[in-house]
Amino acid sequence: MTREAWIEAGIAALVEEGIANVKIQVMAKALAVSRSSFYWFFADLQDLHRELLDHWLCKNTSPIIERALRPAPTVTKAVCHIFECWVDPALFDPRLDAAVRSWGQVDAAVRGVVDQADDQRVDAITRMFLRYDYPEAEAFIRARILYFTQIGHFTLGMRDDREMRLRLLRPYLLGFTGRHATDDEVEAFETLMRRVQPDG
Amino acid sequence: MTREAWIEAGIAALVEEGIANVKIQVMAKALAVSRSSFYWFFADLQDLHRELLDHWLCKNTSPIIERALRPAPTVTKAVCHIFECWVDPALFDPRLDAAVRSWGQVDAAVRGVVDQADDQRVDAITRMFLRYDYPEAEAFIRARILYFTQIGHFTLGMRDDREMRLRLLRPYLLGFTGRHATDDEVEAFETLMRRVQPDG
DNA sequence: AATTTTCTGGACATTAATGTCCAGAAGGAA
DNA sequence: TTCCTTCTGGACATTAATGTCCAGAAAATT
Repeated sequence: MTREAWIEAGIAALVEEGIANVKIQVMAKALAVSRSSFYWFFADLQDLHRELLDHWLCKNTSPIIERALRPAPTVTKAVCHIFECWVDPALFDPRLDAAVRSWGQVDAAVRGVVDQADDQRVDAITRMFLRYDYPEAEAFIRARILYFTQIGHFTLGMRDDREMRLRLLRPYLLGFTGRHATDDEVEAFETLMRRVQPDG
Repeated sequence: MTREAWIEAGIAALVEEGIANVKIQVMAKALAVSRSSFYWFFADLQDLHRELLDHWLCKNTSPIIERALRPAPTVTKAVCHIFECWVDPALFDPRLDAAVRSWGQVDAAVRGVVDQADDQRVDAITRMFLRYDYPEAEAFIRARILYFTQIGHFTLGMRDDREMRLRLLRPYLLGFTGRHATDDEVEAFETLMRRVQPDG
């Protein structure tokens, strides 16, 4: 047993059962180990909770911000860069995001951390739109629409298949930016999707 | 004590603490009554859970669909009709919606009900766009963007004040429909907001 | 090989919750 | 008034969870 193994079990429980069901006794049974082991690595449940929130913060926010800052010749291409996060499980875990958000509804401290992360994400996307000369108010609202739509997408647990997503790519890009994407932008994204989601 | 009083207490607990913390013992203490009373009105916790889900279904989905169907001279005006739900607490309770969604992440049966309600809502909004001659694919994507943005908004717990919301109205309408709203549409909505949110 | 560190299991105490049973209060109907 | 229906409180049994303590196994270090 390691601290990391317990954290992993905690994340799995958080995603599948919600924070209220992240229970030492249950995880111990699943890991086929006694509860005492837990108390060797952690002071108490709260200690694990801190670790879970930390894991989420590291894993889920930085990739979005990094991709929002990435230079691109057109705004549609720049949005495609952000879209990478939504299709590549290595960059962003939607179920974890949703689970942490649910947790935030119940725990004020968690809520604070989530809010801060959201602000950072929207801010990075706003700056992305600003680079393509949208007026400030419009850039902000478009950033919100783009980000909120995506959060809504995950909150609603949408699980469109790859074909569906590819069909929706152009209209989404048009809706978000107000401009038409070029064929090679769409094709490049298609290629990327086939690479990160081999099974569709 | 009445069945209704217990249901109300259950809704309050659901919204504030999440489904896992809707506990008979806790509600009984809050209501200053013994647990036995609960078991007179309900068979068990599950019985109350059914009632909570039912309450949500009745209260939160019909107003959206009704307003999506309402005739309007322009698409921007039609979207304003839907917006009424997001600003009038009598029509839609965002925190309840979020709480039920969180519940759905943990309980497959609830998840099924929520998914069905979401489908109905998006479908009604799609038909709204179709009435203003958007091509089918575009109508569908615009419905999604509009609805998902709103769900994202609530999921993120955004609490913009009235001034902020009024400032964002025009750009949101433009982003969602691709068309400019008229002054009197915006003014009409402003009037409505002042009526339903007297305190800002 | 001896010793120290690291970790595990089992026993214990405690708390919070569920659900059942029943005596009986309180109020309306006969 | 008496009786019946509706509801409440208290006692009980049970379960699931937390956290503490400690003996000792197992592995690493000396």
